Amino acid sequence: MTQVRTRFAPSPTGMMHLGNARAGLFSWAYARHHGGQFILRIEDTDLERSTEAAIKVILDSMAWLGLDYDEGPIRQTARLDRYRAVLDEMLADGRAYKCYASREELEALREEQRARGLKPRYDGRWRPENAQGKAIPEGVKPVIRFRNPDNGDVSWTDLVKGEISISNTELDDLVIARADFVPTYNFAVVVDDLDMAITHVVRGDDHVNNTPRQINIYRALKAPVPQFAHLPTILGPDGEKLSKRHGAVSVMQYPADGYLPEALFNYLARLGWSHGDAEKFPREKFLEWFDLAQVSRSAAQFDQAKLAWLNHEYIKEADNDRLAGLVAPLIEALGGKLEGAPDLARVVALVKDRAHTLHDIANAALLFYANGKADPALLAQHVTDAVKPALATLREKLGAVAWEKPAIAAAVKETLTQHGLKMPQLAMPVRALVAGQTQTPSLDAVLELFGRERVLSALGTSL
RNA sequence: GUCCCCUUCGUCUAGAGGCCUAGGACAUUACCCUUUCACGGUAAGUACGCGGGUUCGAAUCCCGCAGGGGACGCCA
Repeated sequence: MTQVRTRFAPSPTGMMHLGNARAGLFSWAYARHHGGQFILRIEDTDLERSTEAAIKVILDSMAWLGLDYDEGPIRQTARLDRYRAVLDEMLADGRAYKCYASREELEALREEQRARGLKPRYDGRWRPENAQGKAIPEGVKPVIRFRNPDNGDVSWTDLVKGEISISNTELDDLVIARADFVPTYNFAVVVDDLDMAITHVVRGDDHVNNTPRQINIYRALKAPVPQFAHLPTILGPDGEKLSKRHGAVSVMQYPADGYLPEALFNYLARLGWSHGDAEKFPREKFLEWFDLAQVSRSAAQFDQAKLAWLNHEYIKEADNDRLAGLVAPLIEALGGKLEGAPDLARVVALVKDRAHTLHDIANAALLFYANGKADPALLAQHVTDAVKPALATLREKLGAVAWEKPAIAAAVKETLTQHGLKMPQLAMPVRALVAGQTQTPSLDAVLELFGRERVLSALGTSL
């Protein structure tokens, strides 16, 4: 069997959302699983709507998710000469022809067909045999249409959906080049996939209906038809299709929201694909297991909560220095000051188990980097006259003890016994005094990280 | 409207005729742990869209219906 070659071919006309990313991920994974090649192609033939900014977002998103490509990015606009050459060949022998019907004329035709309950289709009025002797209208720049076969069926075995068959009578002569000679999607995609020797076209299932038209073009070009795999749609959290105004979020929003790339990668991989009961798996396992046959055939709804759970799982096992680097700017954005404060990697190690996003880590870590001044009401509530003697005892013990968690814990315990108190009775006021809040990780760990100097001085203010 | 595709717990899914009184995960609820908030642990509830077949036996095969999605552009 020849080398597997797949591609991801987004159009830079909007944002790169999860649906696009998932299509890229599966296409990439299929190539990698088979030791093949993966090509990135930018479908920018829609000159009106394509933007450089959108191309950058595509490249950034792929880099963040770790989807590497062997060739590209190849822009369709760089290949216009090639499309024109193919167009000329097809025009020369009647596989394609010029159509002078105006947009208004076509719109009227569609209206009329719809009114009669028919599927709107071009009626072939400028096919060579129908155009005999017909006057070419003044000032109309023609489009080029593909001469679709009139009879028979087009069928293929979709690697995800199975057998699909459509009658040629359902199809019409589609426009393959606009009046300005720029090819349309259905034509450019065929020429490209052909020239780039794509063996497996893995894409969203909104293209299922385009596939028979494309197969007809492959045949007209006497070219081998690749295998097709149509991935089910990803729906938003509300079950609606992802779209700009309906909850579609750019892939690059996820790093901004504090998600790790391995978490989104894993989530996307598992959405609409499964390998037995496997839920959490590294990319190596995914590449080893991935197969189109396990892709589900129905649309899948995005679930924020499950992504958050995976992110939590990956945060727990992530390297502390790496997390510290990611979280540092977030803490500063919250007004925290990193200089002269406890080492961030150690703080991260203490708080990351409870975090679902990097922002959760930043918020939990902030107490070590804020000014630590407690609300007077909070102090009044916890630092009562009844506990002050105990606080004094604790301060004295902590002044003498080795500054390590076990010794600090022992000092706390002794103080408790000595004053006949329960843990919360002492821990709460200490937290309020030292950290400025009563919700913190375990007391001994917090005190250790704050350092003796800060702890003694904070306890001193209460006496 | 016409054509194409899809349909298992709230969500993602396992399931390819008997292993299914339908399994896992997230979420939910309860309990446990506990030094607050969490984390963690244990447990529970919840699903084969509907109707007909085929078969000794159907979530699994066939037909119909309903619902959902997609396409019908000089967008991709």
